[in-house]
Amino acid sequence: MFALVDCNNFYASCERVFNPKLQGRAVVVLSNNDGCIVARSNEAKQLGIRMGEPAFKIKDLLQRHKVAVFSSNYALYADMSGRVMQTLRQLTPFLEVYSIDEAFIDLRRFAPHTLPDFAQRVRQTVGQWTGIPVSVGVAPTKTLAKVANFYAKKSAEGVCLLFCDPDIEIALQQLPAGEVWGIGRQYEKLLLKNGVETALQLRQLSDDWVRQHFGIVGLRLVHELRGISCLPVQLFTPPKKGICTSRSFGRGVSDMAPLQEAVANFAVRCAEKLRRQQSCANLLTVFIHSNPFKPKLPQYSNSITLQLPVAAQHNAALIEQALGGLQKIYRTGFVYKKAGVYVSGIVPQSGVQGNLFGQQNPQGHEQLSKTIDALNQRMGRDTVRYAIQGYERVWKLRQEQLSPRYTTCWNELLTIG
DNA sequence: TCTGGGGTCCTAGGACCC
DNA sequence: TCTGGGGTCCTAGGACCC
Repeated sequence: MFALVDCNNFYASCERVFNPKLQGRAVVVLSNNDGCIVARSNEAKQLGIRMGEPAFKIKDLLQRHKVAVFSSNYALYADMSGRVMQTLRQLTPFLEVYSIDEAFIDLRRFAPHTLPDFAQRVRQTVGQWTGIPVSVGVAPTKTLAKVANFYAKKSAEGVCLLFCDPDIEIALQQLPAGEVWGIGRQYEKLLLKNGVETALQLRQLSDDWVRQHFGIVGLRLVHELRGISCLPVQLFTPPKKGICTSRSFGRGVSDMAPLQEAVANFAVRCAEKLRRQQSCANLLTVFIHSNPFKPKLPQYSNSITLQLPVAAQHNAALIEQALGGLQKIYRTGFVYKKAGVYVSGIVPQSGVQGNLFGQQNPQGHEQLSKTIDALNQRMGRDTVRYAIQGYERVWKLRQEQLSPRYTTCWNELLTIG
């Protein structure tokens, strides 16, 4: 058996923990740049606010219903996620942190009759220790645990257990096929075209048909719906194979200087992420593009991928490549809206190959990066930075409704008085 | 005025090997 | 007249997830 623990309306719930007046009110959280709706409290969902809706299109609705609107506060959400996962880890070591707000638990070592109590205990403990409401779904496969969670969210207890077939069959019969984990828009369309509307009908399709249209991934999914477990819980997170840092800018940027500043900062973020997972990258891609939502302006979009002389993880090497790439793709006469840096060809830092001519990463860079990381960890991000990272930040995000970083910043602690 | 960011896996096709 | 069989690696594109 598997459990899926899923935080309810996670970002909106994080905002509520430190602002109890928001209980019972409609709350939404916006994407970067205050662009789209990315989280909604139940009250907001009832107002018909859709996921991914651009905020400016529903400005009137938000005002009319006095919806509490927040810019996304990832410092807060990441920390709260960590607290939820820590809490779960104290209840069981068999945990897979699947996303910022979800975790699977491998329940094989649990006696079946203890599972209802355990599921309730998970929910109550996380709620009490972190203030975040969670739903728990329990079933014989990960995919079915997702289904159980779907029903847990709708139930008063916040828990749903699907042990065996009469129950599972009823659950699948009432579930639209498009709600199944792994069925996205395209697959849903294809299913509907073939008269498959419910998860139960999906489960009854022949292996051959599924294999032909949805590939091996789809076949696994259908087997999982039948109760045959194909997806194990991953207790260890493997290192990432590609790492990207990109942002839309708060306003359009035409000049080279602010673009260089932005790209240098993105390169440093990528380097930090590489070091955190003890990896080095062989390839670096830089991309820039103008604003496709303004078709009347001249459009330009380009990217370039460069091979590093030696796989690296230190700031200087990545900045150098990123700026070199930017130099090659930059054109004057366009208003840029977004840029990013992507590193790939990732290898463990312990296994970096020198090149044939003995050129290695210069000694000292490794120590320098460690020292910079340690200082910035203590003193705050970018306290020590390369000059090119700058202080102007004309490209910075728009975040007009940002809540305090209650849990990660001394100056922003919650005060009561 | 105003439209996010970061990932995974699979597949098909081409270039190449013996 | 006649032109095999069995592989690997890489890449781009497309699906999916949160």
